[in-house]
Amino acid sequence: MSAKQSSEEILSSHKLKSTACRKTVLNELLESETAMTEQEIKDVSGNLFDRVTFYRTLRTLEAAGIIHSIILDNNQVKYAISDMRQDTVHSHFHCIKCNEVQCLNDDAIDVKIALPPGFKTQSLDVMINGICNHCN
Amino acid sequence: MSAKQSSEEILSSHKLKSTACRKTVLNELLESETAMTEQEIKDVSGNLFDRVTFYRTLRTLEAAGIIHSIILDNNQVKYAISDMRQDTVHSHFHCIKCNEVQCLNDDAIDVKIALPPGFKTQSLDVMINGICNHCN
DNA sequence: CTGTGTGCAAACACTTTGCAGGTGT
DNA sequence: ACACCTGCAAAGTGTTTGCACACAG
Repeated sequence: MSAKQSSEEILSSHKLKSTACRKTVLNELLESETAMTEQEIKDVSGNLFDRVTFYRTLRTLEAAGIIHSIILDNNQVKYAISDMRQDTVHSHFHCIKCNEVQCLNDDAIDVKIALPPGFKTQSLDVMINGICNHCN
Repeated sequence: MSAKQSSEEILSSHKLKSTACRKTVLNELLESETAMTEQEIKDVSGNLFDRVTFYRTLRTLEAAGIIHSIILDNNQVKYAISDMRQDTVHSHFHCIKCNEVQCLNDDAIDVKIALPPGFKTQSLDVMINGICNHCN
């Protein structure tokens, strides 16, 4: 796994065509430290594409496992690059002040579950709400 | 805390009027073992009320802290009675087979977080996806 | 009686679908 | 050249708002 893959490399490795919209979305998400809403992606990239194209692009990238969506309490949907070493634990930090969302390293989270008998865990999503380092 | 509060008691204790719709929604959620969608509540209660009334009722009950909403991956929204001893950890089990959601006792979950410096945790949501005891 | 809840209609926001034309490989 | 991506229009779905009437306290 290279230090930083370009959007073209990522797309071709998933057998997806390198189109303007896909490259734009991917580049913005690759550069961003935090998860972004559709609007945020549009804002920084200049509103070049149709809303429908955005939806289709996001769905395509998500279906390919390149990005993943994060749904917040306020029903906002944010997108972030998926970590290649997909673990069964997905954890995100949501700052209730600036509303930014960051993907957390799974090493930082240690969850012990004592489920009643008969229950089987397959995956785990953890959302931590609080104040981030910038807002603190 | 009594063993089982009636919907009327709950409503009056929150200074809310006891109306047919509110009582119906509350009763269904009180009786249910699992979280319910708007449709599920309607199905068992006979579709007596307008959709708008449902939305307003659910918002009112949620604002009062009597119920809480749970958003699933598939964007479905489910509602469940809020536990009175509100902890900072909310954990739910989502069965990917039957799609039912159950609120978990916080004692069952033990989360240790090692956040980077500057981050402050306020609340924690844990969603466990897997197979429930009925589907196993 | 008074304030608030309800039902209906309509507006609004988000997402998906169909189709004609353009683009990447 | 061909498949598939894109843009536009329109439909579908979920949620909110405005207003007149009904109901709980």
